Amino acid sequence: MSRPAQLSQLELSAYFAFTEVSSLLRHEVEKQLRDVGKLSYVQFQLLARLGDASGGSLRMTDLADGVVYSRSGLTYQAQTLEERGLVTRAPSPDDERSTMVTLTDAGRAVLAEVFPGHIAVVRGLLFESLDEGDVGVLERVMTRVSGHLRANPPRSAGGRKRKSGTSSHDFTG
Amino acid sequence: MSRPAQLSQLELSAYFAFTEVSSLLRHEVEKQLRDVGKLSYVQFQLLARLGDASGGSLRMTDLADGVVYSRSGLTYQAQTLEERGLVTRAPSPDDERSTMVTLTDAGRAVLAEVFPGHIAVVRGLLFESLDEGDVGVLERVMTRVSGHLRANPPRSAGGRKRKSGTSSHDFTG
DNA sequence: TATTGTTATACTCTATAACTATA
DNA sequence: TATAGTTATAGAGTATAACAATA
Repeated sequence: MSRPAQLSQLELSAYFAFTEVSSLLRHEVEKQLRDVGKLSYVQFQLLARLGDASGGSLRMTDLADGVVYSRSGLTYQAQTLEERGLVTRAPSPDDERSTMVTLTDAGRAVLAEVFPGHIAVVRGLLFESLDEGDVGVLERVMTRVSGHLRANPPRSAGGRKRKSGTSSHDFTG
Repeated sequence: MSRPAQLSQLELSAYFAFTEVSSLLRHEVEKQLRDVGKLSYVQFQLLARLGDASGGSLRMTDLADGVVYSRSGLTYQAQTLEERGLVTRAPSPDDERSTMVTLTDAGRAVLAEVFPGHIAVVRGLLFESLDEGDVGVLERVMTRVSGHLRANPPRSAGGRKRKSGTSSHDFTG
């Protein structure tokens, strides 16, 4: 009850500019991914995550992370990517319940095709108008916010329905 | 050809943090809008835009702006909102081709219901971890970027298919 | 001819619930 | 019983192209 219910002029202005930039950036990134690699943004994130993983493999649940918010949604995307030959799926040797998703060479190739244009979009839209000081400031502020978000997982603006578990991911629940 | 093809470590870090924050913020905002007002994010933006317009009215094309990227998409949303009684549609007296979309009292009521929680989400996720200096810096940087985006309308990372017209909006074209 | 908007249609994506199988 | 994942299904949203009407 300590904080004002309204946002200050400065906060409002920051929020509007932030959403405008993020919407436009997202839209242009999606277009580039679709045009160059026939990938949706979610698919790109999944492939990129696999690309960063050791051996290009992850369990379904670990692959989901912040990218997808329902189990079935991930299954759908994994199927799509598998049909295109960009990933394979196989039961995990460790835990027969788990499915390991693995990036194929074709998957890596698509990632490689898509990266340069992706970076070009980000540079042209986000960084082109900023000097190095601005970038540093932006990095510091965004990193602080994201750290705060990780530390305080959103209670969905309400504050119920929390499990006590520690497991890596319960998707949405 | 003057700029490097890669992003610096600092830029990468800023970009990752930025997308993480914007994705999470977007997701939580969408959830709040859905739970409280049964609105999608796009619908909320359309209503909010009408709320800011004089008389609560806008032509379809002017309503679209950065919110929707295809004519048919806007028609679909306007229909949905009209069926729920949140807006009305009527031919413009000035130009018989145009449709004026007008916010109803019910539409304003839904906006009023949704605003406080919306602000609470934005505060809790975006501003809670920032001091006033951070907010000022964020505002300055985001405003600069958005100004740059407005001045240099994205060529969709390619550079073709541009009309010469000045008209307010050709949607995507 | 250009502009404004709608319609028809197809497709992508997401979420919920019921289900199977393993731990 | 809890966890991992799939399937069935339904619904929301988007885009393209063809269309009608007005400027």
